[in-house]
Amino acid sequence: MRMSKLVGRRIKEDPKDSVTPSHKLLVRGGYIRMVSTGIYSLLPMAKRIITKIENIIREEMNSIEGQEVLLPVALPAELWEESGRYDSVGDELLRFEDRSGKKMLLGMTHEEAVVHLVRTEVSSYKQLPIMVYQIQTKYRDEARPRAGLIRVREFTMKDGYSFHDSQESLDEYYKKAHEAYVRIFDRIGMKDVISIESNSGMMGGSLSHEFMAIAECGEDTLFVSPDGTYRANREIACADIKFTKEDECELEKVHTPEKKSIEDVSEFLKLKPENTGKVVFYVDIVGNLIVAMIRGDFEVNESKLKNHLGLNSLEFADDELIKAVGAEPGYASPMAINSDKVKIIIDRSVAESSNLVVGANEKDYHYKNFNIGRDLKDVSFEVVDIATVRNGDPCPKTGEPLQEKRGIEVGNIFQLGTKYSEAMGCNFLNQNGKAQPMIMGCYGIGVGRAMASVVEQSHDKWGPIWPMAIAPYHVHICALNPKKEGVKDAAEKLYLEMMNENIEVLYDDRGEKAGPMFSEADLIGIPLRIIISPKTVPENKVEFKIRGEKDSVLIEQDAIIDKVKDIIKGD
RNA sequence: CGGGGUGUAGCGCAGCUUGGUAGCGCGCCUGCUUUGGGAGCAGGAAGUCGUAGGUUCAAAUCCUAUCACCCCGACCA
Repeated sequence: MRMSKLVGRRIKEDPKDSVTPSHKLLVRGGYIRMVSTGIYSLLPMAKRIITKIENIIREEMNSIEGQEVLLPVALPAELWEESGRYDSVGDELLRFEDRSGKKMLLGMTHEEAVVHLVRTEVSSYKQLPIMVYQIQTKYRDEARPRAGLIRVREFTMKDGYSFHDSQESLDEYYKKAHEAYVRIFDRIGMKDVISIESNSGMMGGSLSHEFMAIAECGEDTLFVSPDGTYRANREIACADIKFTKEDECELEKVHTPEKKSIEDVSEFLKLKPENTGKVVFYVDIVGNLIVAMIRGDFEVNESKLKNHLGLNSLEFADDELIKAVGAEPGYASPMAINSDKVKIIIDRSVAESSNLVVGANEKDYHYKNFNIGRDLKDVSFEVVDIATVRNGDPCPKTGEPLQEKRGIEVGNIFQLGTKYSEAMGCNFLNQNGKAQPMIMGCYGIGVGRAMASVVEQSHDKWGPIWPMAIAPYHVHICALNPKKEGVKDAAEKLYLEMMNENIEVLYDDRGEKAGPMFSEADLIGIPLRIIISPKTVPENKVEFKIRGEKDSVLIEQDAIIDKVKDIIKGD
C-alpha cells in the first residue's frame, strides 16, 4: 500500500477528552474515527488488524469443531419474549418497531437466535455435541461508552454456543474452549491476559470464566494470588481472613453525639475501624428490606450479596424505610430490629469478631462490646461472606496476600445449562426416545476490544507496537529524500519485490522530511521498518529497524527480503 | 439516572466578562528554497460561531429553550 493513497491521516494532537493510550493512539494513528457516542468507523489499517484477529479466532474455533454461521442482527421481539429476556433486560437492549408496528430488537447477544436455529436443525443425541459460532456486529445501548474501543455501543463479537446431551459433555467441551481461548490470545500477541472465575450475571448458568487483559484502564477489578493459582473477579472474590475471638465484655451504651460514620465513631472512641460493625440497608425491586452487617474496616460487596439472595438489583434504602423497622440511620444495629419484616445478613467478619462498637438504634448513642452470639439471640439472621476483598487480604487457596489488578474483559466463557433450551423448547431425543433440554455453553470474544487491549499492553509514547501476527502490515518502507539519485527507484523496486513475495508492506512514497516520516511511522506502529535514503543507496544497502528497538542496522539490499521473511515466519 | 464540563474552519483552541469587520496554531492547496526525528519564505481555499426562539439599530458575545458530546459515579451478557 502506498501511503500517499492510504485513507486515514495521522493526527499530531491527542483527541479532545481522550484518556487511555489505546483511544489516543488508535485515533491519532488513523485507525478509528468516532461517528457518534460509542460508535466508531474502522479505517483501512484497523480493518486489516480486525480481519487478522478474526481469522485467528476462526482457526481456533474451527479446531474445536466450531461451525461458523451468521445469525441476524435485527430480531423479532417474540424470540426474546420466549426466553423472558425481552422484559428482564434493561435499556441496553435497543427495541424498535418495524413499519407494521411489529416489535423488533437489535441483537446484543444471540442465545435466542441460536436456539431458534438449533431446535429445528438438531433433534437427536447422535448429533450432539455441536458448537456453532459467528463473528458479527452486536448492538448494546450502553449507558456510558468510554475509552475509545474499550466500551462501545456497536462492536464486532465472536460468539459461540455449544449444545450437549450431558453435563459431562459440557464440562469436557468447556475445558477445550478454555484452551482454545488461551491459544487465541497468545497468537494475537496479547502479553498479559489471564482467565478468572467470574460472576454469571444476567446470562444465568453456573460456571463462568472471564479472560482479562491486564491494563491500567481496565474496568474490572480482580484479585490474583502471587503464584497465580487463585484468580477471581472482585464481584465474587473471597479472602481467607483469620478472625480472633476475645473474652466477651459487658454491653455498654455510650454517648456518641453526631458521630455517624465509622471514621467518626472510631476516632471519637479511640478505637480502630475493625473494632466496629456497620450496617447497610438495601431494598430489593419489590420493596423488601435487607439489612447487611459487616465489620467497620470492610465494604459490603453488593454482587456477592445479590448472588446470595438471588436478586438482580439492590438499592440503598432511604431513611423512612430504615426507621419503619425500628432502626436509626447512622446509629443502626440489627439488635431490636423486627426480623420478621427484614432479612438480616451478617458477614463472617462480624460473626467471628468480638466486642464491636455498633449503633444503639437511638440517635447519638452506640453500644460497645457487641457480640453476635449473646446480643443477637432473639433475631433470625444468616452468616454469609459478603465482604469485598481488599488488596493484600489472604488468598483462600494459598494464604498469600492477594494482589489487586485491573483488567479489560476481552473474552468470556459460560456454562449456561438449560436456561434457554428449557424456556424455548430446544430439546433432543435421548437413547430412550425421550425429549430432554439441551445443555448449553456460550463463548464470547470482543474483537475490537481485543485490538484496543493489545495497544494498551504494547505501546510506547510514540505509538502502538503491533505484534507481527495482527500488524496491519509487516513492513514499512520509508523512502527518504526520494528526489535524490536512485532513492525512488530503489524504494519502488523493493516495494514491488516484497509484494511479489506476499510480504505485506506499507510504502511511504510521499517524500516527507525525515522528522514527520519517522514520527508517523512510529504512530502507525508497523513492526519492521526499512529506510531507503541517499546515504545507503550508493552502497546497495538499506537501514532496517524493528519497532520498539532503539537502533537500526545496515543490510545489503539483496539480503533484506530473506531477512524480513525469516522474521515474519519466526514471530 | 445523579454530579461536573464543553460545543467557534478538518484537528486543537482564543474571542464572550464590557454586544459593533470571526481570529490563532496545526493540517490542506500553489510556487520557490530545504531534506536523518514534526523546516523557511510568499501566496491561497476553508467557519450560517451546536440548534431554535427572544432582546437590540446591531448577537459568537445578553436571555430562554433544546440538542449533542466529554469526564466522574450508578448501571453493564
